Parts: sequence; C-alpha cells; structure tokens
Amino acid sequence: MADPSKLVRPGSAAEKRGKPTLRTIADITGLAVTTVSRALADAPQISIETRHRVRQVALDIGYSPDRAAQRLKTGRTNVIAVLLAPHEEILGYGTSVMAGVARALQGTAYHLIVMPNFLDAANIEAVNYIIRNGMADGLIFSRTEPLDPRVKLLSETGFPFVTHGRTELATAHPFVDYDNFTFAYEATRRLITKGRRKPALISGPAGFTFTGHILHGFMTAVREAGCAYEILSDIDLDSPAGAIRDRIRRRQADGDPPDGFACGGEVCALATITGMSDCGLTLGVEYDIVAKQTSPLLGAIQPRVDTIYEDLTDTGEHMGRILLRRIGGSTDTSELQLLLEPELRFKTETAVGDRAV
Amino acid sequence: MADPSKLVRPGSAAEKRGKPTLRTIADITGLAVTTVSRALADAPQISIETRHRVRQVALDIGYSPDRAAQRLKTGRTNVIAVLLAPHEEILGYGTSVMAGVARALQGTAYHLIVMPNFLDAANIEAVNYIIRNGMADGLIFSRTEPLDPRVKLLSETGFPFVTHGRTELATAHPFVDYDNFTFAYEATRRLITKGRRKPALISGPAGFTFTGHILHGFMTAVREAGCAYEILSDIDLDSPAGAIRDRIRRRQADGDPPDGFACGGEVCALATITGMSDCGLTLGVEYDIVAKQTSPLLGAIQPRVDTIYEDLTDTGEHMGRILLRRIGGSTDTSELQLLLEPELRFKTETAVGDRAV
DNA sequence: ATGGCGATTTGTAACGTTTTAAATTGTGCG
DNA sequence: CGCACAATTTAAAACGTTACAAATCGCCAT
Repeated sequence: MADPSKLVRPGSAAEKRGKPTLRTIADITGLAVTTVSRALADAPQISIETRHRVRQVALDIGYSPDRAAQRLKTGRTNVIAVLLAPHEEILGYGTSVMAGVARALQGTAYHLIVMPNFLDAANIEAVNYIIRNGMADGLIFSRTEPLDPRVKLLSETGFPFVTHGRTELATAHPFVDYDNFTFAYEATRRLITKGRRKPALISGPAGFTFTGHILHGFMTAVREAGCAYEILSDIDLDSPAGAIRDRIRRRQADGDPPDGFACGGEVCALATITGMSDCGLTLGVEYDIVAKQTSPLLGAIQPRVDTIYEDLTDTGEHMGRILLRRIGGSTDTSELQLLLEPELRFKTETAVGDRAV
Repeated sequence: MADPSKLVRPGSAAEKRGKPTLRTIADITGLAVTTVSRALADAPQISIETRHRVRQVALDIGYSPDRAAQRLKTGRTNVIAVLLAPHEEILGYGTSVMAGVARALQGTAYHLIVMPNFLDAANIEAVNYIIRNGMADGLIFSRTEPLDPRVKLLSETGFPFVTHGRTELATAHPFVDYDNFTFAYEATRRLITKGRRKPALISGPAGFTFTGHILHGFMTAVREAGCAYEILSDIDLDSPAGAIRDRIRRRQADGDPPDGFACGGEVCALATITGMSDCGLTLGVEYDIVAKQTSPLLGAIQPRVDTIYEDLTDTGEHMGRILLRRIGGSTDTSELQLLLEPELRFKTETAVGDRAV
C-alpha cells in the first residue's frame, strides 16, 4: 500500500531527523495526514484496520503529538494550573497536594503548572491572568473565603476549577474539603473526655471558611459539655512557631490558664508543647493536646499527642479527578463535591502509658 | 494613518470578540501583521515611532502573545520544568525551592511546570521524556549522584539544566550546591568545642553526592580533634522520624553511646531529641545537637539546638537565574556554578542559659 | 530622467495539528 | 449499465506566530 517513492518526501519531517509528526506517519503508511490524525483519535469513520495500522506505526517510531500545535488548533491547553500561596511552604502542604494532583493526572494528557502567588498577595490577579490568557484548562486553589472573589470570578466565567475548601456562595462549585467542624468538635470532645476542664482553641487565620468551621466545631463541643473554654487571642495557625510558643508561655503566667489545646496543625502543636514545657508543664500530665496531623512527623516526635489525620495527597488526588470530570463537562455536583471525614488517631491509655518519659 | 475601512475586517479576530492577536493590532494601526510582530520584538529595522505606537496599542487592548503559536513557530516552549522527587514532601523542600525558582522567573516569559516523579523511581525516564518531546526549555532537579545518569544524558544532548547538587563527572555542568562539607565540619567541630567526646553522624541516604560531602566534613573534624566518633547505622536523613527515634533509643541501651549529634535536617534533629528524651537524657546537659535548619520550625521548637542554616528558596532563585543564563547561551561555568556557604547560627552561652527548662 | 541605496514596511510560507467540506471508493439495486 | 448511497479517505483551510525574501518609499548621485 505504501508507495515507496513517497517514503521520503523532500522536505518532509522524516527527512530532517526531527521529532516524528503526523506527516511522518502519513509518509510511512501512504495515507493522508488527515486520515492519520483521525485514526489516532479513533474516529469511527476510519476503518478499524487502518486505525490499528496507524497506531502501530505511531508506536514504532515513537510518535507523540505536538502539544503546541494541538493547543493552537483546539484552544485547549492540556494544562492544569495550581495556585500556590506563600503559607503553603509549611510542612509540605503544597508539595503533598501537588503530588496528589499529579497522581490524578498520571496517564492523561494533562500537565501541571504551578502559578506561584508568592509575591503579590491579591491572587485574584493570578486567576484573572489565567482566565484571560487561557493559560490552562482548569484551576486548583486552596484557602477559600466564604465569599471568595476567585470563586465568583471563575463561576461567572464558566472556567473549570476545584477549590480546597468550601465557600458560602449561592452558586454551587466543585470543591474538596476536609470536615474541619468534625475535626474541631472531636478534638475538643477528646480533651474534655480526658478530664480537661478548660480547652483552648488556636484559631485559623481570619477570613477563611475553614476557620469558621473549626470555631463552630470547638464551640459546639464546649457548649455541649458546658465547660469553660478559651480562644487564644493574637495568634492563629499561620503564626510563626515562635509566636505561638511565646503566646502560650505568656498565657500560663496569667490567671486560670487552659489545660487542653486543640491545634489545627503540627507546627502549632509542637510550638504549644514547647511553650508549656518552658513553663514546667508536661504533656499528658498537666495538660493535653489534640492536633491535626498531615505528616508522619508529629506521631514520631510527640507520641503522646492525640491526632486527627488529614491526608493532603489524597485531597490533591480527589481535586485532580474532580477537575478532570468538570473539564469533561460534568455539572453534576454530587460527583464534583467531596467532604472528607477526619480520621481519629487517638492513643489508647495503655499505648500511651507504656512509654517512658 | 489607520484606514477606517480596515478597522473591522470581516472574519478578523477583533470581530469575533476573542483574545486580541497581532492581527487585531495590525487592523487597528493599519500596519501589516509582520510589522506589528517585529515592532513588539523591538526589531531595529522598525522605526522607533512605529514601535512606540504599536506598543501603546498593544497595551491599550491588553494584547498578550499566544504561547501556543509562539511555541509552535519557534520551537521554544518558554517553560521550565522542575523534577520533583517523593522525598521532597518533607518539610516543604519542594515548595521552597519552587518558590525560589518562580521568583527568578518572575517577569520573564517562562512558566514553571512540575514533573512529578512520584510514582516511578527511575526519574531518568522523566528526563528522557522531557528531552525527546521538547516539553521544556530547561530542567531543574536535585539530589545528584556522583555519576548522575540524568546529568550525563542532559549533557550529551546539550539540553539546558541546573542541578541542586554537584556530581563528579568530568564535564562541568551548571549547578547550585550547598557546602555540605563545611556544614558537617562546622557542626562536628561545634559539638567538640562544647565538650562532647563522641560525636555521631546521621548520614545522608546512600548514593548521593551530598552524602559523601557530609561524611567527609564529619570525618575531617573528628580526625582533626582525634576524638571518638560514630556513624549511626541502619538510618539516614530520609528515614521516617519514628525510625530515627527508635534507633537513637536502641543505641543508648548499648555501651558507650554518642553524646553529640550532627543532624542534616530538622526532622532528624527532632527525632533524635525525642529518642534521647525517651531515655531520660536532656539536650544541652547530657548531649548536644547541631542541625541543619531550612525552616523557622526548629529554632522555635527547640531553641537549644545549634543550627546551621540553608536557604532553600534562595537556592531555587539561584537555580532559576542560572538556568535562564544557560538557556540564553552562556557556557561560562563561573556564572553557571554556585556553592552556597553555610550560615552558622550557634547560640551564645548566655542566650541558651536564660531560658527555663 | 535613471539607477542605486538605506530605511522601512510588507506578503508569503511555514510550524503541526484539527476541522470542514469534498472526493474517492465500493456496493446494491433498479 | 448507471445511479444512489454508504463507507472510507482526502484536500484545503485555519489557529497565531515568526523567518525569509521581496517590495515600497524617499533621496541622492549620476
């Protein structure tokens, strides 16, 4: 079938020892470029036989489509953008999530680009840039606010995206979130169960949706129990470890200090322990901590801390999958929204007891 | 100058309310597309006057070039790829470095894509893929081996890249590295100065260049001092914190345990402290630690630890800049190689002393 | 006037792909 | 035998950009 005289056309891609293109395959098989293109796309109008043959040749010569050309022609970029915020340097949040997203993208044509938001705080600008310049087919970002302007903008535009975190906007949008209400509720209940009379909360940074959830969970638990409580002022989960440590220390100097701490992060928990230890107080004796855990660190360093696990890589993978679904055209919220449940990792009494101080 | 009848050509890009293109500007200014292209490129053959006018119009209508088209035409992708390895989830290594690279790329046409190497260990495959398919104009990766096959492959191909870490290959290549010899040397000397008689090293993972440097620095210091020493077996800096903690504990149970530790990472330091504490030993009293610090965590949590600082974001920024230089055609190794010196952050005696236990 | 020269601008083709419409087959049927 | 019709293949155009060669213009020396 293949006309030998056509095997090497003058000026053909095959001739100038570059990457093979559709043209190369066309030359080899004697088919037209169009046919090859459709064959590789598994178009039903191309005979099965031809499809197989083309596919085989493509494999043999190691053809892979030119992303730039595809992008130019179709307008689709085959790129997913992740918006990275500065806070995400902490304890590998960013890397974990990206690892998950990457896993979801594995085997697809999608690449992952990271839009660092490191310099300008107003990352609505980055979103705008991505939409206007068509830098990606979909967007992933975190730390949503109840009335998140990024979500608004993207929703209005119809640009596919998934957030890590919910909003309180009327229009539903794809998200993956961790149930921070339950986290805080269970953490606080655990403190109370352990006999602590005054649990304290180190709140999330102001303005974010999850901060409200944590607060709500904490308040629900202390109200149910009717116990004293405290929300530590001046610091939050984004505060540097040193600031949290100092705040804890100062608080102990004042009257009626808390004896239990719900910490939304590992750094926060470690800083709290340090602060308390500086005051001569021992974890598990004079006070307790329940903390959110997102890495193996805390469990190894401070085995006495009860933790509640959040799997960030898993979260990323879900976000990736949901985004692909959304890009694929799905609008079914039931498969575009996901609330992940906390996994309690409380120590049994004996397990804690059998370790020397 | 602009012919009004040309302002909206039938079928022109301007007409169908999409992104503005060169054509849009051409229609507005009455110039040819070619002229506009060159004007924006600041080609000397275009009159200054025209250049300014075109530039102004482009700004006014918010033109930004289509990356796909540029890439298709020129073959340049305007993309930098970062190879991310699984280990880099730990303590934000990956995110820190990427933040730095991103900062270096700020204001250039380059985007950052992350090639996750999470699943397959053999990341020579990923490198090959990037080269063969022209996925990027330059590559950044870390954890070099003395005879790194990735470096070999890239060097042979002439593909621009920068490594985080040196190799022992004959052909020079761009790199940024941290002077781990000096780190380990100074860390060990510090332990000895503090009166420790038997410093121990938790080595880097086998096979990497920096592991050799650390070992060499450690050995040089102990030999100079003529003191006892130990290199802890079975664990390395990549071991999970729990494994390091357990190893330290076991070691204390045997005879003649070390009383000083040089730790190449924060997690490692914390795990060591935990293990020693489990044995009833107190940091700064029965033993000392000098650790490499890459985040503010350690300083806040364990102020007694002497640290030596490595700035990963800074490293990323240097890598980005060097890569741009390399892509720009530079082959001058003096501006393509950089060895960053450790920053000693040893506590003064008084600073340590004024904190309660 | 004619030719030539520098300064500026322009038309055409090409990058590799997909899309649209049209052409080429083969087949059954009147 | 010729025609409709399906099945398959094809040619041409387009996406937005840049490289190349060629064209236009004014101006000066011939």
